[in-house]
Amino acid sequence: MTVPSGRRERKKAATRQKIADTALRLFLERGYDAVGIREVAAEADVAVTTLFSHFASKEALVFEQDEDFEQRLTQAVTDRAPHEPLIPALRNEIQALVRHCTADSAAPIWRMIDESPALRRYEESVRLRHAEALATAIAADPELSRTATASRTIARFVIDAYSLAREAAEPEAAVDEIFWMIEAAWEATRPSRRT
Amino acid sequence: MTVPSGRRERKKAATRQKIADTALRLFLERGYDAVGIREVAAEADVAVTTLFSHFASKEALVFEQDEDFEQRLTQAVTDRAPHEPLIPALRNEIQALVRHCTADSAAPIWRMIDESPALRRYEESVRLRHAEALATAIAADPELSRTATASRTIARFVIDAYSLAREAAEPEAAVDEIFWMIEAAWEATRPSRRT
DNA sequence: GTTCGAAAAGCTAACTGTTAGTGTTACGGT
DNA sequence: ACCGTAACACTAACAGTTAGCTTTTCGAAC
Repeated sequence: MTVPSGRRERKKAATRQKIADTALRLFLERGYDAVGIREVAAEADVAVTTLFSHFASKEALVFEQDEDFEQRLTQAVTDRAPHEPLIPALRNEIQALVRHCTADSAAPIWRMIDESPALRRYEESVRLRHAEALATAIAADPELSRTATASRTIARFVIDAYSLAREAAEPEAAVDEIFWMIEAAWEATRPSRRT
Repeated sequence: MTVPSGRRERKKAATRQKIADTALRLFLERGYDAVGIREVAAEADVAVTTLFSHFASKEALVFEQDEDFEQRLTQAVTDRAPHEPLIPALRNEIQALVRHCTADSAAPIWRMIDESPALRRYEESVRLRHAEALATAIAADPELSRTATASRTIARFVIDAYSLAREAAEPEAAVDEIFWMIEAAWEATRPSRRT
């Protein structure tokens, strides 16, 4: 393999970034639905087929960095200090992500997403992927020996918390309120429950 | 208005049903992706535009009766006997729905759905709608005075239960396990919590 | 029974996201 | 210097969806 590092990768990354930047700019200027793929490609000075070799769909142009999101979540589980409880760690991470998404600078993007059914639906499917990745991380932690169903369930609940809090009137308070519920649900799955 | 009851409504319903039946038959025979809209319309002997005046999208053809689902859920909340607790009522309803979906007769349909990313994503968005309807029903019940966030959260959790259980190895046991968690989360939102 | 408004269905022709097929260029490793 | 291949380009098409407009079919008021 010899690590293909070099000009090639840089150029590829630059092309990808240029496409994403151009797309986001056009979408924000004139609306997601009002801008076609052919137009984005022309403005970014690439062929339509090139655009689709970097992004699987038009919606994916908007959620360009969703993999960072996923990684931060799973790392919140795997990078915990020994014996550090799971739920508070996830709460802190979700709190940070919610703050990031509800910041003023991100407002136009989320308004655009909320206004387009296609983008909303795409985001839902992205969330499901994240929930599955999180479930895998939780199930893999030997300190927390829970059933597969319990792991998947808590992962869903945590992703729900993110989604619900983002739409709430007071996002940060909503995170706390929902995590209070999640904490209770998690405690109910303790394997050493007796009587 | 004088209630436009009569032949007109019957014919419209018949056309809709014929389209849905034809579509489902073709999809099951040859695969969802392998059958085009124009083909469904031709086989049902209607124009493509007529098809789209009855169904908003190709995917909607498969989830023809999702409104029944939504109604059963909200009725499980609104039609409870006085003082009947919420969560067990919802658990029974979800249990029934899961049994219905995992029955052998429904297996081919769900296999088709699982195999098509487009259908999976569409189902996710349908679930979100159901969760919102359920949240509204819960928030409207004067016996359960919870915050808007708590209502929405529990509604999401309940829909998650349905979705997770359907995919689990033992669906009915999974419903019970997840509802044990939901019960705990719900108890944590009691408004009269003291100390 | 005739007539009239409106709902339902139809047809044509497009537009838009997406992909297959096929070259062409520019790197990276040898 | 050479070769393999990854990145990009071009054309043309397919599939879902919609706009615009005409025709048919009821329902009801006259």
